[in-house]
Amino acid sequence: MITFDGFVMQEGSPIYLQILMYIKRGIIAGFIKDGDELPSRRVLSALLGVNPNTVQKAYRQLEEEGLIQSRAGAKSYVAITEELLGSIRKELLEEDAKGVVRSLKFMGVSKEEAHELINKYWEEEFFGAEDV
Amino acid sequence: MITFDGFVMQEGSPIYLQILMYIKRGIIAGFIKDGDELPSRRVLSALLGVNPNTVQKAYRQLEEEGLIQSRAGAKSYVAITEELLGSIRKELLEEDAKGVVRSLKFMGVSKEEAHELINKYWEEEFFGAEDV
DNA sequence: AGAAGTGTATTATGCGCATAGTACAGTTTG
DNA sequence: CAAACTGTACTATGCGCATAATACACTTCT
Repeated sequence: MITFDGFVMQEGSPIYLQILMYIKRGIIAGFIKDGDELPSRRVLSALLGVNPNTVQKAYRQLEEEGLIQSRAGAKSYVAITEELLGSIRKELLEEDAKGVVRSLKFMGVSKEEAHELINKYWEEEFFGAEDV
Repeated sequence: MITFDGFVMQEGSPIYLQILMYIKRGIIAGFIKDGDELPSRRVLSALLGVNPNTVQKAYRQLEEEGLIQSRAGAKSYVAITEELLGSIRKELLEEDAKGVVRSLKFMGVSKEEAHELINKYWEEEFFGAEDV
């Protein structure tokens, strides 16, 4: 059963996308593995304090992307191949890196200062073991 | 008169925020300066192909943050102090850097690989001199 | 003064996101 | 079998974003 210990609710981004990305990144990080059992729509919605339909929307899209598997009446499971994992990892890392590079270059930041910024925040930045 | 040559429309983010951030980052980059004349709501909305109310929403928030100045009937101008510019620059760089660090660390990427990613995309990434 | 442009405000419509509530069929388990 | 849980589907409401269409008062310029 995969957990949502490190999940922190952001504002400004759709909740169903946050849930989707949490699972995607969890798979990439390795703490969510192929075959792992997912919490049911009702359980997870209660855990996160959101509507079951919102969780369903995230799960549905994950299934459309081939990352999880659902059968009517039974529990849902992570179902992902090594090949798909690799392509998704590459896609997400590229998306993040390109985004910050685009933004920093646009603001006239040098490559050297960009590296300094990464170093500066690498140590002091946590990723939310707050609640839930 | 400030231009919108490098403006590229993203999907998934509110348009009024994209306009707001373009101007903010332009001020930080230095190609938008204190005293510069802003295009009118009607002109810019026609230029970007969006609704005048959407531009107004961006301009209104910029004024609330103390970056531009508007008088009913007259044109709007950039109005920003060196002090405010510095704090905004720091704020935006921190936001971008923290965001990518948080994301990469969560996915189990090492600091070394993070720097490699920055280097990889620093050269090949442009920031949209497409249209408009 | 008069025309043109500008900032500002209002009402109405449509769409996506999120909510609440309900319902039904399939599975798992005791 | 029967209860409990699960996935799935549907209707309805509210909010934010974006749109269209006006309207009015103020300024700038000829």
